[in-house]
Amino acid sequence: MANEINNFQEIISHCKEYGYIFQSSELYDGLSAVYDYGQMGAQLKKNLRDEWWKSMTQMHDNIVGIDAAIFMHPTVWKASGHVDNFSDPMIDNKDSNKRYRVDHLIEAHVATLDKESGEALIAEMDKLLAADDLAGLKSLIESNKIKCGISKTCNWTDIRQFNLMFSTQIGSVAEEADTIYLRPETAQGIFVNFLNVQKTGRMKIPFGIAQTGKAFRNEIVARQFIFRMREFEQMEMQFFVRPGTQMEWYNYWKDTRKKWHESIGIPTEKLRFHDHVKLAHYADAALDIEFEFPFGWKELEGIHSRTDFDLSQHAKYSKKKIQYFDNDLNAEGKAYGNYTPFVVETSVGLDRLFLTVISLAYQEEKWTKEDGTEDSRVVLKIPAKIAPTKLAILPLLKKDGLPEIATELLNECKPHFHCFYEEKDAIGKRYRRMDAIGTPFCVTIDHQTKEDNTVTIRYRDTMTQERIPISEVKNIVAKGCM
RNA sequence: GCGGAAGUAGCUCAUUUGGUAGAGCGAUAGCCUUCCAAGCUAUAGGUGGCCGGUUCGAGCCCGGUCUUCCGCUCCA
Repeated sequence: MANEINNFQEIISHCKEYGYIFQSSELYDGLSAVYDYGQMGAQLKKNLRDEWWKSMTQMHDNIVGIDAAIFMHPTVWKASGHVDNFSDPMIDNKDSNKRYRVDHLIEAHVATLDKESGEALIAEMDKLLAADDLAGLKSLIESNKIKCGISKTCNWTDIRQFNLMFSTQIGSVAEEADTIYLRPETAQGIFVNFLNVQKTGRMKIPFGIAQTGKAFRNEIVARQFIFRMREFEQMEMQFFVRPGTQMEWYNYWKDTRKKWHESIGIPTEKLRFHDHVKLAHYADAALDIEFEFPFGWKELEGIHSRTDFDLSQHAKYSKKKIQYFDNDLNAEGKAYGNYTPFVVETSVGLDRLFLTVISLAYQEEKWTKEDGTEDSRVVLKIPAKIAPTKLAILPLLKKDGLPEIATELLNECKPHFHCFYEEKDAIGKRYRRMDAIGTPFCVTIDHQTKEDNTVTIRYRDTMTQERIPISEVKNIVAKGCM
């Protein structure tokens, strides 16, 4: 395990050194738990997003994609339950480090009092809670000498509002502005557009709506590099089904999503399902697809059977009817008719997927050369189809007309996939640099190229090379990246 | 958020008890030409994380702060 932690440190360093991930605002000492993707990382992330998007929208006739805004009407988050469930004032005891919800702490104390003084205290608390008077609540706790159940002391921290949602104001004049939230999940953008998409796309159940985009959570503790960030990107698909069929689809997506992860090179033994024992208020079944990260098994994707909770809640809060008329015939030969569809959700963290791919790809290799000396390299074995750069074009020397031939090949290839051109330094050094950023193919132009139009292609994973006609390069690389 | 540790060039690290910073690698330019990082020459780079204090003088001592790591805690 210690070894794996060290390895994780090296992965983080490597990501910075080769332009995959930088800490946000590093120039100003950084911003905690926020990261930027660099020139290589942005491309890898885009490739992962594109693969997912294609697998959902292009490969399924009954799934369409949308791109909802980050800002949404404030009532959306009341309907979804986010406002009520995640805005509790919390207080910590400094001696036991135990954290309490303020209302729970006071209510527990009230239980020890007689009826009259208990009710008075509750009334006082409710007044302060309604006024968001955190300092007042703290002095209420202190004046009543409410103690921590573990340390038995009154050594409390200040009370903090513990809301996972970021808020801001819409409109340029603060006083007139309404508070709105940065979405803590992308799913609600799909639910509120259910009718729009279903009607304009003439979608028939079962069908899905897919979306990728940023979400924001004000995590108290955010750690483990890009695993838990305050700003992150989700790739979600909500699949709308006939009530009663949700478990069938839940199992379908469970298998389908695991296979997809395997299709981008994640070994099956590094993936596992973890069924939720305690279900969230909206779910009747839920599981995580976990990946064995360098710091242990952690959630990569969530698959939830969300019942009709979300659509029903939005129907209730918006006072609009959100239903689907199903013309299909049931066993008795009658149409299924009007109902609120059930939802099976697949939700994968793009940043987590990125971390998965990078931690699998990162390898340090050592071997003994023919002359007996030791050699080593650091290589990112990113599967070719998602690698940020597909092909490096390297003239062996930067003279004798070799760069000219190389440039011609570059111009032929770059409309089709991402290429990198380099003529500086010894060829071995250039190969190692390409290994470090994960380029799967290198092609070297040498003097023989001028004679017979062949080049050397060198494969990243095996370090083997072979001679191929220069006219074949484009097709071989394109095929290798499918 | 609590406790512990750390922060010197892009990276890895030096700088004996306080006397105003060095190396290797890397990078850039040129030379060389050689299919797996290690040939030659030159150049660039640090207000020692930041702010303040003690001192004649602080990278070094003290306080605060930011960031990172480890352990708790939290994670709809």
